[in-house]
Amino acid sequence: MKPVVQLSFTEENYLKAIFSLSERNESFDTSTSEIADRIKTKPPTVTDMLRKLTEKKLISYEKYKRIQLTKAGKQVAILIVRKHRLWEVFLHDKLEFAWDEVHEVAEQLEHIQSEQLIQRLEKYLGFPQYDPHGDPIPSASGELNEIKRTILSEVQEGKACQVVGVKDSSTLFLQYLQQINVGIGTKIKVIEKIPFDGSLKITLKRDHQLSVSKKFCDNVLVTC
Amino acid sequence: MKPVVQLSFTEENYLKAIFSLSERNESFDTSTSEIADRIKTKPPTVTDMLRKLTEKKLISYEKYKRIQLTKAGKQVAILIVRKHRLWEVFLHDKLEFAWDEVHEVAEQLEHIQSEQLIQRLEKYLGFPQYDPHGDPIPSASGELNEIKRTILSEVQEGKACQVVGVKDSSTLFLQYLQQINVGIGTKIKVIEKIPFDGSLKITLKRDHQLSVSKKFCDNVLVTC
DNA sequence: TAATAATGTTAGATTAGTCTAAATATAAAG
DNA sequence: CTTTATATTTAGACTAATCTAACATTATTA
Repeated sequence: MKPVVQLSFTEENYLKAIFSLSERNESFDTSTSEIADRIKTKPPTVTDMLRKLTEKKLISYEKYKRIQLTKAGKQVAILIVRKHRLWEVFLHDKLEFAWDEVHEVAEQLEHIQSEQLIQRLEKYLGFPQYDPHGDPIPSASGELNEIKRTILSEVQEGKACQVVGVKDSSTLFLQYLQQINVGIGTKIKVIEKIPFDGSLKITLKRDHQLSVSKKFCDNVLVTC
Repeated sequence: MKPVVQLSFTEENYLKAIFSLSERNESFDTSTSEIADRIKTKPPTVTDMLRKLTEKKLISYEKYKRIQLTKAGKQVAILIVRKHRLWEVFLHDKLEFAWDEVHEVAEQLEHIQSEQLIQRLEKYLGFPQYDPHGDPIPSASGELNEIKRTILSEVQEGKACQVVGVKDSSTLFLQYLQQINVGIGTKIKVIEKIPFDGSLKITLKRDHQLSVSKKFCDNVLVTC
């Protein structure tokens, strides 16, 4: 199950980039320049690395063609995502970092090599299913337990849902959420949709009713 | 207060090695081959790095002479030690790693760059003064709060002391400690010293009396 | 104190990751 | 279906960290 070879930080970062870029389209592939943009490097550097990753059978790639992860490569990438998200939960829940402060540090922590560390961390955190942005945390075996998430704006009138994350993680937005007492796990029922401006009347915790803007609803991720 | 330049993992490791090696003698210096041994690298590699660290004014060094940290270099080294030991406390106290399992992972974690992370971690851990091996944790400003530690064998008859660490951190020894209920913070009173074999009669928690070997007493660090 | 041993440095090579400039292949547009 | 634009790769160079083999200096000891 564990990756056969020890990968460098750099290689891990490429795999993670390729993973998240390929998730964005139907064919699950990406290109040299997209990767270069993401990693903040130049295309020739990427080409070199692509050759190396092909050698290691972590991607499938032929020159001038688009790039896909192999099964092994995807496995590695998902495990990095797992580590990243678990660390984000730690930083947020335990060290009280704000939602928008966790990413940068998790970016470093995700490369720490120790099976045991991650297993124990996960246990310590109480086997969380989602990171502070509401993104799902893959299992130790690399399964990504994707759930169908939508934005609050798309929930039908009369339906109830539960907050699983946010799209915008600016301080302003997060502060507003805190103020109206909305966080991960909050149950929301959509009472009425106002077609004029797309705003919603919602209730929290069955009694408390309030009105929120379209912009708000576009940035709250929920599951029904 | 914070180091002006960003150092690589490798540079940090050299500074840490030079620090701990120079602490071992009166003149606070060390040599090329001692460093090579410690870092598990070859002397020529060390020579190159020494030149680089001299350039950056982190060590004072002339060729063929012995090596000392500058004030700046010592500051950096101590901050790495601080991070290392705080992480050790985290791994031991929170993630329930055994005393002898924490080192390797802390070795990686110590290089994570984030002032904030360390400050918050320290707070979260309750501002610990010592790591799981009883070594003192330097303050954020880099002060190493050294206390006078001795081995249990050197405590006088009739005197009481407190366990602050161990010299031997083998699993066998740690298991034995656990079995007789001795850990960091345990108060021990020396009742009698047997000159014949150097063994001690001691009491734990005033009532419970027991006898321990010289080997045991040589490996328990205490403060009086 | 001169010979020998131990320690340290130079020289030159290697690998990983990066770059710029030039060449080549694919895609887009007329 | 050519031409032009865009994307990608090759070539060649650079830095950091490492190595081995050869050379130089310092320390030891006979």
